[in-house]
Amino acid sequence: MISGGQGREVHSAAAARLGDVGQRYTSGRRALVHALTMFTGPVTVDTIRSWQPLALSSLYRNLTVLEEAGVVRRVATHDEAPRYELNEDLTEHHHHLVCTSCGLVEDFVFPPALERAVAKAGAAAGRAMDFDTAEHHLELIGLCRGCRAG
Amino acid sequence: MISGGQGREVHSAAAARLGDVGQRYTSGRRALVHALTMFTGPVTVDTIRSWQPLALSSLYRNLTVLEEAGVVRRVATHDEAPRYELNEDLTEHHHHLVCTSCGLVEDFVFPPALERAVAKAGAAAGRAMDFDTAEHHLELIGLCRGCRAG
DNA sequence: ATAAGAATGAGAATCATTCTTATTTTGGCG
DNA sequence: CGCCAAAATAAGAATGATTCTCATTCTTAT
Repeated sequence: MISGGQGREVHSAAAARLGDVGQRYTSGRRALVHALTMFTGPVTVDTIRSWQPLALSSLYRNLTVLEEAGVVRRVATHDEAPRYELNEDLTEHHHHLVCTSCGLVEDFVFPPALERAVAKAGAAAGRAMDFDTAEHHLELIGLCRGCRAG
Repeated sequence: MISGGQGREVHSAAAARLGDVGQRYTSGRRALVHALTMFTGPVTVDTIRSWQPLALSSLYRNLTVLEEAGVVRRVATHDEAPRYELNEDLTEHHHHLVCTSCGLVEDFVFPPALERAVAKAGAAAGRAMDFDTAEHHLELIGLCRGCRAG
């Protein structure tokens, strides 16, 4: 993981990874990556667009390019539209809260001890199923504060 | 959870739940539910259709109806097409393995002690985020046996 | 049996995503 | 500098999965 996660390192890492796959880190792509650092959870194409008014075709193309370069990750949460976030190794390993009422998707991190336990259990479960576990993602489904109150 | 999960109980529960929302348990819907009991993981519309050649419009409509009745659950795994499975309380609480190479999605269950630990951790993490956690789902990403060998 | 209300299926409509193509930008080089 | 070649952009067309429409068929209750 890139230290800090919010600063210049993200951009230089993005530039390097794009370079590795023969792509340029243009101002449009930089703006897109910057937009992704602004959110506390994975966001939809529409949300990105409301922040960075790019042409739709460019947005989709660049999300694909950045995904192939390992800069962003596409997340299929809940049953909504696909969402995008910066790759975990540019930010931090985390999981997602999903509010069933308003559709909010928010990042959270487990305490390290717990995280280790989950990773270990996942590896063990994988072994039992003859599956080679590389990573894991947890989703907590429930009600966010606002929806509980309302 | 309905005991056993594979037998007649699933159908009577499905009928009851449809009844609760003013829907009938027709032969087509029964066939659809039956098809879903045949698989060991959530399946795509295409897979279902290869087993039960229904009209596309009926298939989509019935999946929606069954989802609203709480009989099936729509699962957004990976970044592929949406998949459908029987609701956990008709079968068993489980998680998913996702093969990054062939796209296979397979159910697995944690040993009870581990499952309790994850549930507890999830509730605690939710509390810390001011979130009311109702359920959780874990996804293990990696390589299935066949893809590791090939 | 029969009528009223639902469910079905074929095909049309919709809409997010992807593709095409002309234009603009980028970066290297004389 | 100022051009060239390669790559990125953006507008709109094409695609394709999902949803909608509506005429027909099936259910259920009387």
